[in-house]
Order: sequence, then C-alpha cells, then structure tokens
Amino acid sequence: MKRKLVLEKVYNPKLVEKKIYQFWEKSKLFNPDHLPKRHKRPYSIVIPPPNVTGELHIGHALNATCQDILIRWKRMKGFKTLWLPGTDHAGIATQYVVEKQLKKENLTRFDLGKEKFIERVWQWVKKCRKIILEQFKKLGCSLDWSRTRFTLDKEYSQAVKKAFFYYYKKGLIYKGKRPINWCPRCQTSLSDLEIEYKKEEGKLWYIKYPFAKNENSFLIVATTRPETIFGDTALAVNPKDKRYKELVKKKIFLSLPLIEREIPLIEDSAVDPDFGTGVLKITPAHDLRDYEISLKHHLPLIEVIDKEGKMIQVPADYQGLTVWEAREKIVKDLEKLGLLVKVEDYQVSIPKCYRCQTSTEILPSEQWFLKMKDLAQMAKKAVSSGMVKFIPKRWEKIYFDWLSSGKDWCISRQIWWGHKIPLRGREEVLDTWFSSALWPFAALGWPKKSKDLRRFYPTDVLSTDRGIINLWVARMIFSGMEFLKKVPFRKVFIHPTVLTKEGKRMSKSLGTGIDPSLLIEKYGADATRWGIVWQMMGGQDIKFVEDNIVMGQKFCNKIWNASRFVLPQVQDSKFKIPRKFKLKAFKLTLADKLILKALKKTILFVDKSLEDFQFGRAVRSLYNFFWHDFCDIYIEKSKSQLKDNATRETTKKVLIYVLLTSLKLLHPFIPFITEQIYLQLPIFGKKKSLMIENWPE
RNA sequence: GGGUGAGUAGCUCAGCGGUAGAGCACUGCACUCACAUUGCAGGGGUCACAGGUUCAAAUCCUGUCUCACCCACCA
Repeated sequence: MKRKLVLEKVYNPKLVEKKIYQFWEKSKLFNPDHLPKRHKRPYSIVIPPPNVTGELHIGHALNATCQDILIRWKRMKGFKTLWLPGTDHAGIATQYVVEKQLKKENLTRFDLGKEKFIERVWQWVKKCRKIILEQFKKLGCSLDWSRTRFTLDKEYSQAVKKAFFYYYKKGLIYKGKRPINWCPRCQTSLSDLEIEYKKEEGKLWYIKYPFAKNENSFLIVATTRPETIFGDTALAVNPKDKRYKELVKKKIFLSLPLIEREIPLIEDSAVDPDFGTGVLKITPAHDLRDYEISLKHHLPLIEVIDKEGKMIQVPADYQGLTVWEAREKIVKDLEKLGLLVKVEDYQVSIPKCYRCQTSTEILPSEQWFLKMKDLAQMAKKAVSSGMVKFIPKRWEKIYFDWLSSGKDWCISRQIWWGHKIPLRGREEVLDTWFSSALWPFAALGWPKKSKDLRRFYPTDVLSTDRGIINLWVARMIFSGMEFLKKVPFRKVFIHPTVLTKEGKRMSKSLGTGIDPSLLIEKYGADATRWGIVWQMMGGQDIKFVEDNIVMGQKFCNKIWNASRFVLPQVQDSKFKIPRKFKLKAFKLTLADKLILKALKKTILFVDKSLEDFQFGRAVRSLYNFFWHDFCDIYIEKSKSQLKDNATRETTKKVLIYVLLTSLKLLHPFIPFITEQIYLQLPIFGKKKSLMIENWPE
C-alpha cells in the first residue's frame, strides 16, 4: 500500500506558502485559547505596532521574524503562547504622510478643515493597516489575528483617558508656559526626543554691543543667530573670567544694537569663557539654556519669533520677515552701522522636526507636561534591579543616561490626528508616545480587568529597535509599573539595525530601502527569514546583502530533496517512529550512532542559542548539521545500509527520525516548508500541525 | 564634546590565546540511482596600522587611523 508523494523536484514556495498559511489560520492554533491542553504556562509577546505610515521595511521583517521564532519555539515547548498583533496611529507621522498626499493636490489640511481631514486620514489608515497586516502574514507570522489592536480604537481610547486622569489627579500632569520645541510646518510642539540635530555649515557673527553710557566702548558677542538680538535681555560672562570682572563690578548696561534697549551685564557659570569672546547674549524666549539663566537672574522674556517662524515685536522693517530673511537683513544693517566686527565659518547643529525635517524653533508656549522625576526613578529601578533585562546588555547605558536627564515630558501636541486631551474646551491631542507607552497592557484589555491581562501580563519579551529605547521602551516601563505595579516585560531584546550594503541607513526618501515583499516574491518567505537571521550574529548593525537569502533558498531546496529521498523509504503506512531514539535500543551502525549524536548536540545548541537570543548561531548550527552531517554523510551512507538486510529497517527508522527531528528544530525559522513536509510524513502519532509538535529534547 | 559598535578571502560576515573559516562570487571536472537551487576538487587573506604582554596573538593590553550609529543646552 504505497502512498503517492506530491513533492516536486524543485521546491516552489509559491505553491506552498499561501496554502499553508490558510491551513494555519483555519487550525486557530495562533490563538492560545485553541491550543491543546498540554499548553499551560503562558508566554506572550505584544508586537511593536508598526506606524500606519507606509509599508513594512526589512527592519520590520527582521523584528517580526525574531518574534515569530521565539513564539513558535515556545509553543512547541508547550507554552500557552500569545503573539498579539496591532498597528499604531502614529500621530504626527501619519498626519504628515497624509499632508504630503494633499500637497500633490495643492491642498493643505486647513483647506479641508479638521473634520474632512481626519476623514481622509482614516481612509489612508484603513488601507495602510491592511497592507501591513497582510505583509506579516506573507512572512509567516503566527500572530493571533483575533486580538488585533489599533492604538486609536475605541477601547484603547478608554485606556488613554484613564491614564491621563490618573496622572492628572495625582498631580503629575500640569499646564505651563515655557520655551518648547516648535515645528513651524507641523504647527505643533515637539518633545526633546522628537528633535534631530543636523550638522550644517553656518556662520559665527561677532557683534558689538555699545555701552549705554559710553557709545565708544563696547563688548563683542559671538552668535550664530543674530536675528534673535531683539529678544536679548542681558549679556552674560563667566564669573571666573577676569577680563570682564571690572565691568561686572560697575554693573554696567549695554545698549542693544538697532533698537537701543538697555540690558544688563550679568555673571553665570553656564557661560563658557573660551567660546568666542566669552560673552553670551541671553535670549530667554528662544533658547533653553538662556531661559534657565533668565530664571536665576529674574530677566524678562521677550518673544520675537512667532509660531510661523516669523519676526514679531520688532522694528517695522523686520516685522513679518522669516528668521532667515531677518538674519540677512540684520547682518547688513549691523555692518552699515559698523557694529559687525567679523564673520567666521562655523559648523552648527540645527534642530529639525523628526518627521518633516523642517528647522524647529524654541518658543514659549502653553503646554501640558508630565512630571518625570518619580517615574524616571521607578523606571531606572526596574532595570537596575534586574526586573527588566536588556539584551545585549550594553543598551542599558542609553536607557539610564536618558532617565537621568530628568526633564519633564511635554505631552500635548497641536496636531489633529491623535487622542484628544480629555479636558473641556481643549482642542489639542496627546503625544502619540503617550498612548504607545500603554501598549503592553492596553492591548491586553486594560483598564478592564480582562482575563488576558491576568494571564498574559507581564509579557515575556519586547523585541525592538535601538532608536526608540527612550522614546518608547522607558515610557512603557514606568507606565506599566505605575498602572499595573508590574514591569511590562522581563526582557528587552534590541535587535540589530539593518543598513544598506554600503553601511547607510535605509530610507524611503533616499530610495535605499529594501522591500521584504519583493524578497518573499523572489525567494519565498522561508528563504527570506533564513537569510536575514543568518546575519544576526550579535552586532549592532547588519549590512544587508541578498546573498544570504540565495543561500536560504538553496537550503530550503536541500531540505525538500532530502525529504524526497527519505519519504519513499518509509512508505509503509504502519510505520511508526520511536518517540525517542535510544542509542542502545537498536543495533546501530557507526554511521547511525554518529548522526544521532550530532543531532543531539544540535538540539542542545539550538535551544541554548535561542535562550540567549543568538538567532544567527542557531541557524548556522542547523545548516551545518542538516546539510553536511545529515545529507552529505548520513544519507549517502544510508544508501548502502538500505541495501543490506541486516541494517535496512534500523536505517529507515534513523532516517525518518532525524528528518522529523530536524523539521521540528527548523520550524521556528522556516515554518512553511517544514510544515508542508511534516503534513506529508507517513507516520503514526502525528499532530494536527507541526506548530504544536513536541520540541525535541 | 561624550558614548557604542565595526575594520579578517572579490562581497557580506564568523572565529576572539595554540598551524586562518562560512555563505555568495570565481576556476576545473561530473547530470544513472533525493537534489545541477547539486556533488567532488580548487584558487584566493602579511586578520586596519604601530608598539607591548606571552613559549605562542586575528584573538589580551596601549596608542593611532578610518567608517557607521547614538547622546549633548558650545552660544
């Protein structure tokens, strides 16, 4: 009674992957509630919800693959596994994407009005979300789709409100007017973490500030921003600077060029005596350090730049100019007056909006803030005490450094897309990270006391990118501790960053990104996963090359063909392989013993590597075992053993045993092909799916 | 200015104290018995540079250079 085998000579992922994914979805085994009884202890991961700003890139594919490997591995080990999918509304980022689309139609969000604009964003979000979730499926992710969440869905809003009022009542949220980062294009405040500094070639202008009582004497100030001169309310020198000691004692006043307002000369240790002339102009409204100094010395605050980035409260000639126009004009005017001493080339760090790359301004504005002192303290403790572990450990430093900086978090944004601040009369929204910070428990149903929350919180692992350790990870940790009294995850795996072959950042705008869908299309999902993981050797960057995916493709083909050899040998429908292969239980040849020993070693190594998040090592040992030990050596040897009556039966058993065990070990990494072959194995005692087979011991 | 990581075969990387390895690419031979997305054989490297420690260094120490990425209130 022979069964027909339907294995093509060459493995074709296109004929397999879609079908297998449908089979999995139908089996409902992604859902922990439908796992067999043996799966008791919970193991959970919530996916870092991708922003609904476009398609997934290869970094997402890498991260998703890592998580799927962990989930599939733990599932086979008998855990009640939940991998929860979702997407992030990504406030300012998504709004910007839609604004860019409008721009192509020569429209702005103000042309549409708020209501129409939000409608438009939703249209985009629905489309985008579908594509993203579809991409995860193509990659083979065993996500529980019945629990999919979005950070702006109705239940999630309840969590955000609850969190806001909790902080508010506790006195941690306060309203205040102070200088903040402002993006003139997005028309919103930004937190410090949402600013990127870019080095640019600028100038350093040396400007004379005449004494108020004696126009022939003056101090020289070096500045990179002459246009803020109108907002100056003092000049400052370092108290240790002997050059200016006498003048400070005399309490002299300077006359501000162009408008002749009198300003004092003060001392402050924040001034670097070695920079320029050692004299600093203090512009409290438009510089954070100047603002700090002004508080100490009770200096007034004069705003001269408005939210559009234009000059205000300045002489008529300047009124309404952009800062760039004003700068040019001021320099010319100072030169005419003989107040410009010299100009030097100087490299400056320009603050940019992290979403639209527009130069931002510092300006005083009324915003909502979250007091960080106690929360930061708590977050630090979570890691220093070992309740949360970073892998690799070196990233903990980044985390601690930021938490020690101790600034309050500006949580209000003046954009339209996001969670409304839940207070009367307010038209602002919350920083998108305020809602992201609640993700590990809000996604599980909080503030309801849900069954999922009880079972799956805290989660086991957070796998994410190093770029958002402070923006997101730190905030999730203190949020979890504040609201649930427990850390949100026990391990933070910081995966390597995928760069181009040239070592450059992958970027959509530069056209250097690589679309994982194209790789899946060309090589199959398994090959893509295998190739990506192959490169994960613990460094902080991966320079992506397609070569490894070619190798993944060849490897899949090898597995396929090894199976094509083994399966016909065991066509007997009554064949049953032993659960465990005890070396002494059968009459084994030397070759048999060697392959079984090598297999045993591989099992241990893969297990240990996965415990340590050493995905690359695991994959390499599997490759060497399967290709060289099994195919090159054992299968070749088995050909003669199968011809010999004395060894035939045992050889068959060893062949199928090693194949099956290999499929189990390989399944977390390359789930499609292994499942496809598993389903065709002519053996007794099979499970419904390889997904829930017992992990080899 | 501070920090992190990296510089090993043409390319991407492993090795991290004891005679230089993998994948891809390349050269030669072999399509009858799982697989030519294969098998066998082969070429190719003063392990960034300079010192030092050691019987022994790609591997440890010191310094230098180059690259990448973070962080920072040099106006």
